[in-house]
Order: sequence, then C-alpha cells, then structure tokens
Amino acid sequence: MEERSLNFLEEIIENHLAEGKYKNIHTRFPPEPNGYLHIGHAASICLNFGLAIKYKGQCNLRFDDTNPVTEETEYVESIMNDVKWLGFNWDELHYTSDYFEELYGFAVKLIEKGFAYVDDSTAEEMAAQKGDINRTGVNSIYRSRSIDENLQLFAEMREGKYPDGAKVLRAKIDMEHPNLLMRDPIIYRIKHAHHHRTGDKWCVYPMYDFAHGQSDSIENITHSICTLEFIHHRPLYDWFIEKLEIFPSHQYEFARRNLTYTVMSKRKLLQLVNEKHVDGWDDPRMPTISGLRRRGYTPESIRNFADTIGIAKRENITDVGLLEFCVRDHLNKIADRRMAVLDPVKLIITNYPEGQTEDLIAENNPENENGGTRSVPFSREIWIEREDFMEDAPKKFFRLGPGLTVRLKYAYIVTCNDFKKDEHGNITEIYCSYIPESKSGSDTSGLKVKGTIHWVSVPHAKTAEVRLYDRLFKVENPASEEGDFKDYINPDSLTILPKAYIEPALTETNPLDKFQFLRLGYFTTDKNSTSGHLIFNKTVGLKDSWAKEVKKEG
RNA sequence: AGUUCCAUGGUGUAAUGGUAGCACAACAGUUUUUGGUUCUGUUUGUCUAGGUUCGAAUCCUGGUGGAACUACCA
Repeated sequence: MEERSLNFLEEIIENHLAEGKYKNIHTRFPPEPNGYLHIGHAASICLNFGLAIKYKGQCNLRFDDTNPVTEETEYVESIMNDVKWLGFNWDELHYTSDYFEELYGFAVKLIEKGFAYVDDSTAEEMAAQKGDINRTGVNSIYRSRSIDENLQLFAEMREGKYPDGAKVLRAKIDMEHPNLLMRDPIIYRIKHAHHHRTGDKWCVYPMYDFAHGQSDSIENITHSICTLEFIHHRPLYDWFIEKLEIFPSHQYEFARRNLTYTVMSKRKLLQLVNEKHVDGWDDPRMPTISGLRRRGYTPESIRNFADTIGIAKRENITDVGLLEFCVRDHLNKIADRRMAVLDPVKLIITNYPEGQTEDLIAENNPENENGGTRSVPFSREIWIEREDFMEDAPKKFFRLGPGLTVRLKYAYIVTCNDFKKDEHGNITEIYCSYIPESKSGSDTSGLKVKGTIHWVSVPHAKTAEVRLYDRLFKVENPASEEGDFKDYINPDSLTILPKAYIEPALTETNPLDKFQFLRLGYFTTDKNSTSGHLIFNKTVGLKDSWAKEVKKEG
C-alpha cells in the first residue's frame, strides 16, 4: 500500500488532531434541494465523507433548505439516492428547516445584544446604501431603532403582519467595511411561501449566512468545507458565531471542480432541462450523478476520479478524458463481453454448409478468470460492421477487403473472395470462404492473422435500440465563451440507432447492467429497456488507436 | 479601483529549505483470437525580477497574470 501525500485539508485536520484541538472530526455535505447533484458535488461528497471515514469521524447530510420558492421534495429524494449510490452513509440526516425555531431565537438574541435591526428600506434603497467595491456604504435611517422596537417589529414580521419585501432583519456590523458582505447583511426576509417541509408555518426565512454557520454549530461540525466562492463569507460566518457565543465551527474553502465540454452550475443545468435541450436531469449526456449513472458509470469509477483529481485551491478544469479513463479502467475489469453490430453489412461464408449452425464457446471477460463462458450461435450468414470492410484497403488495414483474411472472434478464419454493391456504390454483401481447421480453441490451421472482427449470426440475431452519446458542448469551457452558453451545445450529442443486431445472450439483461460490446465500447442497459424493446446506452468507447492512425494519415 | 484568494509539463495533482515526482493525454515499442487490456520506454513544467541561504517550487519583497466579491439565492 503506497503512502499518498496529504491534501491541504488533510494536513489541517491532522494538525488539529495532533494538537488535540479536536478529539474527532465532524464534517457535513450541505446541498440545497433545488436541483440534482452533479459530478462536482460528487467530488465534494467524496471529500466530506471520505475525510470522516479516513479520520474515523462523522459526516452529516444536511439539506440547506432556507429558500422555499426553489426547493422541492423531488430534489431531496434524488440527492439522498445519489449519495447512497455513490457508496456513502451519513451519520445524521438534518434539514436546516428543522432549526428554524432555533435560528429565530438566535436572531432575537442578536437583536437583544444590539447586533441586529429591522430595516424598512426597499431593495433598491438598500442596494444604493450599500455602496460598491470602490465606494463605502452609508447607514440606513432605520439603523438606530431601539432594541425594543426591533424586537416588536421582528415578532410582527414572523406573525405575518407585513407583505413580502416590506421589512428585513439586518445584522448591524459596519457599512464601511471593505468586505461588502459585512455591510449590514440581511439575515431574515419575509416570504409568504409554502415550504416543502414546514408548510405554511413560517413567513420569515433566514438567509444563507444566518443559517449555514449556525446549523454547522448546532451539529458541532468541526470542519465546514465549502467552495472558494464562499471565502468572502468567512468573516461573517465567524462574526455570527462569535456574537451568538455558540460552538465555533470553522469554514475551509477549496476550488470547485470543473470538467471540459460541460457546464457545472445547477442554474445552467436546470435551463438545459427546462428548455428540453436534454431529456431530464438524468439524461446520459448530463454531468449529473443520475445522468452518469444512466450513462453506465459506476460509483467506483466516480470515487476513483474524485480521488485522482484531488483537491486544491486553484482554478481548474479537468479533462473529461480522465473521467472516461476512470470508467474504462473499472468497466474493463467487471463488464462482460458481448457482440453487437451497430452498422451491419451481410457476410456470407460460401463454403459453410447451408442450414448448419454451431454453438461456439465465448469467454465472458478475459480480465476475469472466473468470469465464465457463454454460447454464441454461428452460421453461414453473419452481420459484420460496415467499418470492417474496405474495397481499397490501405496496407495497415487489418480487416476485410478483397483478398484479405481475418479471424471471426471465437470462430473461424475467413478470407474475402468477392462482394456486391448496389447502384449507389454501397456494399451490400461480402463473400468469404472459411478454413474449417481454424476453429477457435481447436485451431490446427497454423495460420496467423493480424485482425479479428466481431459479428452476429443473421438467423440468430436479436435487435436492440442503441444510443450513442457525444459531448454535450462543442467547446471546452462553454461557461467562459462569449454569449449564451447554450449557443455551444453540440447538435450531434445524441445518435439513436433504432435497430442494431445483438447476440442472443444480450437479451438477458436488466437496467444498469454493464457490457463491453466487443471492439466498440462499454454499454449499459437503459432504465426504459424492456425484454420486448431493448435499449442500450453507450457509456464510453474503447481506446481506438486505428481511428487515431486514420486521422494522422488524413 | 478596493478587498480576498490563487500561480508547478497540454490537463489534474505532489514535493512542507536538500535529486521537481505521480496520473491522464501524446509519442515509440511489447504482448494479445478485442487496433481493447498488459508491460516497457520517451517528450513536455516551477509566471517574472530581486533578496535571504551552503542550498529556494518552497521563505521575503516588487511586478505580471488569473479568479472571486457589489442577490430580500445558496
């Protein structure tokens, strides 16, 4: 077992443990239930849960549900499902909404200590008072209200005496602070909205800054890990904890993970879903965890990816090729091999007896000696991949063409003698002769051939719908391009093949089963696949050094 | 412009004052009844200028470049 170096958070934690600052650590994963989790969240989940596991601490799942207008139960369920699927178990399950009464009490305490006031200013007035990066802010005329008056007004806000936007509760900090967040931030606002858990009990809701850190504190979170954009919130985070005199959780920030050829913000992903650019949150082209799952990714491959990219504080955009490497690496070990022909052309073995069939033995996975075998039917007529034949083959083309010889995987060596074309010049039939002594497993022909191709027996072939996916965007970083990110959507990201030929063994499958279609790539059975209408999603192609060769020549 | 953060091959990440390493990608070869897998090798990097030091990717100073912050979102 190789000793891996520590990332900066592990270093901090090990120091804390060594100093005795904490006896054990407690982290949390705090999603807002307003969308589905994506691969960036997966990295955060692996980080928070992984740290708890590594240092024998705890990790909570907490729904940060303080904005009733964007949050829904559907999202809560999908998030719990995704976390579990990734392989993690939370120690405690919480909702910020469970703390609403306590948070309200914290706000009252702040008012009583003279650290908060009710402000009647409009949003526009407050924005104007706030100043900006270059100008300091000015105090609101409501800033000097008495404690009693503030207490009274805040109680009335809770009672529902005022409409949305009429009043807010603000922390009284410093309108000249260089950090805009410290210029008397709003901590409670009025929203007469139905909450997915508390219903209509509340019409005032705490803001993120007055909920997150307090919830961390209530749960005795020792290391509250978030992304870099919250770094400016840390002084506020600390200020509230100090003024409230509650358990001092601390916030640590790391750089969010980005991936090439996709977008990674819930807002943008929601747009793709709402505007039907994709078929829902779990569309296999989406970088969501549910999308990756439907695409055929395994939890192991995602965890390994998270581990490989590591964490740091610098801006980054990871090549999606690394994610693909991780899933190939895992699927190569666990996926059974099957044969499927996606773009078929008929091959007839002229010297093979008509009407004869043979059951050939095929190993399920050469990487797994206990993987077993299956039977594959063979006959005089087979489907092969159109790509595997060239009328004028270049020297290094180790497939079929006039006079060329290949092995049919698990079967015989065949040589092409002739072929037929239609009026458009498309190959319609290929004629070969086979060598009876070359049968796989009992080959006495003594022949060595360079190429081996896959095939499906025509009379035995079953059919399936196969969906091929390409990257969702045409550019590496759509979010950083000029204009609307949706202008960069790849119009060819989905190709549906309604009728591919598959070997009979492939009909015995359930959603999420993983296969390697020999020489083509990894495929998984779609959630909507039935025995009457099989559907396979392409997870990722195999490495294709021939395609690379062709590209170089071209 | 103010504040804060960041800067190591094409990408991601190590080296915590002492040989710049690992993974992906790329390239060459090996093995192979998958042009897959395996295995071997190669190319490519410390933003810049000073300073401290026997010695600096690391510490200090200046510069340059990038990012974040100006929602009754989180």
